Amino acid sequence: MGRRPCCAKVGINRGAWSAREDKILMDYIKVHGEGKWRDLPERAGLKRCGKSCRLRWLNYLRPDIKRGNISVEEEELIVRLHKLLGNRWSLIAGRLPGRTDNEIKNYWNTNLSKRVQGDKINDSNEPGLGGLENKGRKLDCKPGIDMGSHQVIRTKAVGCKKVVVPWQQDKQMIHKSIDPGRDSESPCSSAQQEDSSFRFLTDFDINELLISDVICSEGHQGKQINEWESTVVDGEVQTQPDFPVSEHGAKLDASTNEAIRREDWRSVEQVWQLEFSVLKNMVILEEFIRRTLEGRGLTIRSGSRLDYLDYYIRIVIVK
DNA sequence: AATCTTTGCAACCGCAAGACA
DNA sequence: ATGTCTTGCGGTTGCAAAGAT
Repeated sequence: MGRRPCCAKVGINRGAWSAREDKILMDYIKVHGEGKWRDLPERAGLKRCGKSCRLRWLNYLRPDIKRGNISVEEEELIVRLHKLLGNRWSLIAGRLPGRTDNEIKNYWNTNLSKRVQGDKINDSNEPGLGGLENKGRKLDCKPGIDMGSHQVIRTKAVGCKKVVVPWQQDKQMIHKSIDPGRDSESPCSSAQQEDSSFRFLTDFDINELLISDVICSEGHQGKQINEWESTVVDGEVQTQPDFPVSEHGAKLDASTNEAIRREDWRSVEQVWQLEFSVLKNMVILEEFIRRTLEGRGLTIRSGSRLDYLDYYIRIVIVK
């Protein structure tokens, strides 16, 4: 049995939406809510494909859509996120409230891709200048960064199998198994596995972050590393004022420390959550981890999580 | 002013993943 | 285990507006 087509194809309006169609769609969704796109056109009295209705709503009619030009700040964010994620427009859009993936994709294709490409050429010709100015705007990156040939993070979220430990880069890459089904110490219990919020990435290589963004984050390293020197004391994790942690996971109260002592990983699952915005400091983090663990008999378990609006590296120090 | 070319953006299409029966 | 449905994603297309000749 074949698959039912998404719409009848005959007698269906195509092309630009009229104001009347927009109103019908908005009124219908206002009353009935989003979803059931296939049946929506018939119920709403629209001669449109359900897919078309969905697209029109998501990209144009939604009340939280932000209108107007992309700001310089948004543009810089798009460039940075594209550098890390590639053409993952929905992920990028998730970091720009009110902007749609389609809008960002179009903006990239019509404005930024050419500019970034131009920058790349200029960089190779005039490495000292950077050549990042075009159309009167300057992108926020340091000269000499190859914005076109970097690796991007493939962000497919799957089960928790292994992680790449970053500080072993110069020796031999170690893939530590933290398979929740076999490793009782794992911070990913089987119960957590059932919760989609505990999906980890297997193909997420932290080393991929140690590229241009890190180079952009100058002026941090020496100072902050010293400030983190005593972050682990007697096997207990202490927070430091300037440690770049999420507000959700920074505070470690007595019960959390006790849970770490008991190796009760379900209770300490949020020891550190380093949000994506601070991952540019991964070089610092790498150094921090290395110093922290050296000579203390500690191991580290880490994973990274991806949601559309919530990226972070999760790290649990294990005594 | 007329015609051609380029640009920008909305919309479309095919595919894939996850949910569900 | 399998097939279908729903939803979402990313690449591509079509067209109107703007610019160039």
